[in-house]
Order: sequence, then structure tokens, then C-alpha cells
Amino acid sequence: MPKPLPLLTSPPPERRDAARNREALMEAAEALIKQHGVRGVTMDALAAAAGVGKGTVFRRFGSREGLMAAVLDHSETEWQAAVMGGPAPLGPGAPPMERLLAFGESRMLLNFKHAELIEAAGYPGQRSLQALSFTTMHVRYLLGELGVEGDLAYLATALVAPLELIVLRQQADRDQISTTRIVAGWTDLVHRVVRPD
Amino acid sequence: MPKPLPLLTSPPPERRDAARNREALMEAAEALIKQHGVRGVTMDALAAAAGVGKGTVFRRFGSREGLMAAVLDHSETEWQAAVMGGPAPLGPGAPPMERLLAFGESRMLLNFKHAELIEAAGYPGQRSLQALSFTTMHVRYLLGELGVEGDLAYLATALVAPLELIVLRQQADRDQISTTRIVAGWTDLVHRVVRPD
DNA sequence: GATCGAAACGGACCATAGTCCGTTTTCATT
DNA sequence: AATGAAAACGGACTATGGTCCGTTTCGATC
Repeated sequence: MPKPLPLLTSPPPERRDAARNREALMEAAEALIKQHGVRGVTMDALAAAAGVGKGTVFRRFGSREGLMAAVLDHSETEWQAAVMGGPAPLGPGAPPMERLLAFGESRMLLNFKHAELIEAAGYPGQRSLQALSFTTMHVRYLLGELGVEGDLAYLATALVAPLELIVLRQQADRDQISTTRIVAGWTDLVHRVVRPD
Repeated sequence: MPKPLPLLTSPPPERRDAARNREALMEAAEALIKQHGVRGVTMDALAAAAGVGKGTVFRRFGSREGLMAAVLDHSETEWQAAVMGGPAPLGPGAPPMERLLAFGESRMLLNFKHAELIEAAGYPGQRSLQALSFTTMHVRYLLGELGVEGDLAYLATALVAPLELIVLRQQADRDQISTTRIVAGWTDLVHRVVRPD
């Protein structure tokens, strides 16, 4: 008798023990980070706190960076919800340009807020594509609403790039640019990109 | 008798043994990287290859990331020379817009070429400000030549940001954007930023 | 060229990320 | 409920980044 035919490469369901441990690990990780800071959390301590073996931690997250990336993704969920369905101007309801500018400022602040975590998550080989995609997808959508012409996928990444922590750090630390000036600069950039010929 | 008065906090000169070891370390590092790849180089192996103690390696570079940053800086010197004094259009002689576009493409290719090293150098807390500054300084200068008005320091960082490896990766790997399309996109971006109202 | 304080050295030592593999749990099948 | 294979588990083990501190080298001064 043939099985129910996994026609599409269906994602194999998660075993109950696996799910339980994953939840325990995420919870423990967030608690430990809140308590000791990102730096102060070791993988051994995490395993102990979650009541699992170390091997389990690494099978789940692959590496320390992977773990931090998972925590980061999880903590950005709330923000994503605010962007998708929260109050205007960040959420829907405001005109696209207002939303876009609110988005930029909000994203900048969020990246500063999560700085430790972002650095600990390392280069985004690990970081979930899901979360990384979200911001550019949203910007692309808003550019469309604004009637911008051209390679919107590229322009979206180009507008999001200056909001990445790595760039913000450069501006704030090296060039001594204040956050309000960063916001003003990004606003100007957006207008230059958006305005018709 | 008072000393020659170090009026300004003059950088203390480097002792001879220190200089010798630094040179040996850089040379050994480059050789080992060429031979085993960035990943395959351990700090112990480097110390051994350079014929110094491990402590010396860490006093010099602070960390593995610091070492990789130093190697990266060193390898970018050649490129910087090409930008400052090499043949047009990358070097001086061509009109500013041509130089700027040549710069963007060249920088993109360089970042791809040095990808391994850039990742190993980690977040640029370590990476020399010198090298990081160079690109934005140059772009800022070219924007000035082009008669662009506004916050040139900010605009320069904003134009350089999409050329960072972290962003290029996102475009190439996730969004499946080809390198030629990246170049075209950046060219378009530059024109939008530069063109007068 | 003898003296001395400061700077650099080196390698044993420690902390922690990541691996490995024998054991246990889960769950689909009977 | 019993069975068995696949998946997950756990913790001892390894590799390597990073620290520490007693020893050595340097070079300025006399």
C-alpha cells in the first residue's frame, strides 16, 4: 500500500518532544538574555536552564549565531505586526509616503534597540530569510503605491540598506551624525528616490 | 631636566621587535589564508607559522576578527590606490559621474571578492576606521564635484550602503538579482539622488 | 657600556562553541 | 498493545579563541 504520497516536499511535522524542547529553549534564552545580557549567555547555561542536553541546543539552532537569530526573529514579530496592522502612520491608513517615513524611523530605532542581538546573530547566513525579507517587501509595496517606476526590488533594498545596523553604527559612531539627522537624511533620500522626473 | 615635551599626545613609536613580529605575522597570515582559506587558519597555527607566541598575536590584533580586519585593510590598499591615482574612469581624469559609477561597480566586485575575509572580520567594531571611511569620503567628494546639494555626508553613506556585502548577499542570494542588474540598479539610484529638482 | 623602567614576549592555562555516538523517545503500522 | 525504524536526546569530548603573568628585550639615560 503506498503512503499518502508526499506530492510536494511537505515539511515533515515536528515531533512532540522536539516542539516541547524548542519552546523551552526559546523561553529560557529570552529569560537568560534579559537577566545576563546577550554576552552573558553561554550555550551550556542555556541548555541547563532549559533542562535539555547541549546537543539538543545545537541540533535546533545550529550555532550560537543561529540561536540569536531565532531570538531576534521572534522579538521582531511584534514590530512586524505593528507595521502590517497597527495604528497609522506606521500601520495601514496613512498615505504611502507618510507610512514609508514612519517605517524608516521605526526601523532605525528598532535596529538600535536590538543592536546587541543583531551583532550576536552575525552575518545573516543564519538569520531567517523570513524576517530579512519582510522589510524590503514592505518598502517595495509602498514604492508601488507611490507610483515609483523602475526596478522596485532593487530600490527597496537600496532604501533599506542605510537602515541596517552596520551602517547606522558607522554614521553614529564615526561620522558623529545624530539620530535626528539620520532620520532627516533618510527622509531626503526617500524623496530623491521617489520624486518623478 | 624635562623631556622634549610631548605636547600633543604623540603616538609612541613602535619597538623594533614589535615591528618585526607584526610584519612576520601579516606575511604568515596572508600565506596561510592563501593556502588553507580564511576558515582554515587558526590563531595557534598563525603564531607557530610566524614563529611567535600566541600572546603576541593577540596583543597585536586583539582578536581573530581584528586580525582578519588587518589583513583586509592591507589587501584593500591596492584598490584604494587605484581609486586615488589609477587610470580613469575609476581614477582621476574622468567626469565625476563616470567616476562614481565606475566606483560603484568596482566596489561591488571587490566586496564579492573579499567576501570570506569581510565575514571573518565581523562587525566593524574592530575594522579600521581608516578603510571604512575611505569609500564614503570618496563618494562624498564626488557628490560635491557633481554639485549635489544637501547633507552630503549622509547621502554618501546611503549610496555606499547598498554596496556592502551584507546587502549584496541579500540581493544576490535571496532576491536572485544578477550582478548586472545590481549595477544597473545602483546606477539608477545614483541618478535619482544626484539629479537636480 | 652599565642601569633601569617600560614595553613586548611566549606558552601554559581557561572558557566556551561545536561534535559524536550510544541511548531514549516518538509514532506509524499491525 | 506490541513492534520497529526513524528522529531526537544528552553529555562526555574536542578544538580553538582568548587570558595571564613571569621572563625577555629594547632603548633611553647616565
